[in-house]
Amino acid sequence: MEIQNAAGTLSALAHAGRLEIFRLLVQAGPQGMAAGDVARATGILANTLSTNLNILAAAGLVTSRREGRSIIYSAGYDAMRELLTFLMEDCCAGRAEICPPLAAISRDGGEGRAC
Amino acid sequence: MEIQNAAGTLSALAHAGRLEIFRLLVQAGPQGMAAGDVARATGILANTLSTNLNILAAAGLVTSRREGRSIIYSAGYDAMRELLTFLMEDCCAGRAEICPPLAAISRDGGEGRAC
DNA sequence: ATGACGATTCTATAATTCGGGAAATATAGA
DNA sequence: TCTATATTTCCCGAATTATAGAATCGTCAT
Repeated sequence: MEIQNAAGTLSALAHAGRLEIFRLLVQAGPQGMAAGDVARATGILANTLSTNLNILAAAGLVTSRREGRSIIYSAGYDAMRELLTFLMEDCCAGRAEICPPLAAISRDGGEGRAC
Repeated sequence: MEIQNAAGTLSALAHAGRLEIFRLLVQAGPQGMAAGDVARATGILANTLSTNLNILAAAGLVTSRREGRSIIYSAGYDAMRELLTFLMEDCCAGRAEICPPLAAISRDGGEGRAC
């Protein structure tokens, strides 16, 4: 992954509204959620939501499919995995044993029970 | 971690220059690097670098200590771990078997078990 | 004390991003 | 077709962020 690409992906997530949307979709899982449901769940205005969903989609962080009148959005796990990998690449000069982030995540999944 | 906090941390990383700086420090490991060495390694202007190091420091992504005339910066692994944990919280609706992001990270991290 | 060096802060300008009103587009049902 | 619903696109003022020149601060050596 290129650094510009990674910065763009991070930029897409670096916004409280978009981060809320993204996490909602991550939690919704692969089946996704209709844009309108996201709007209702978050209280975000329809046009603002649409703009932000597009920004997330451009970064590959969400994907969409139409279902009747609704457009269903779901989290783009591949882009997420690439981003996390990029951030931790060559971490701690390749010595994983001194790498607190990876150790903590691997050990207990974090305080929120990530998995 | 609060969502505003996480968005702020992501925002600090969502900039090609700062991301380059951060990764350089991640790779340098806990011993860190002097600001001047970072400037030389990246070609970033001293004042711009200083501003961006301050932004990263405000997010907890780097820490600093003075050593003679130099100021040594190192990656803030705790903030990084918290951010990664937050991003993956409740990932994939609790179904680890469909959680590529964490599996990939755990694999690269060596002995950590997948999810 | 003076000069050199490493780094930061101040300041101004340029560029980007945000939010939401209004209008447009797409689909489904009557 | 007409109408209602779902979503997107266009636009623009306001707010934020980025960059770099100049000045300043802190430390070390002479």
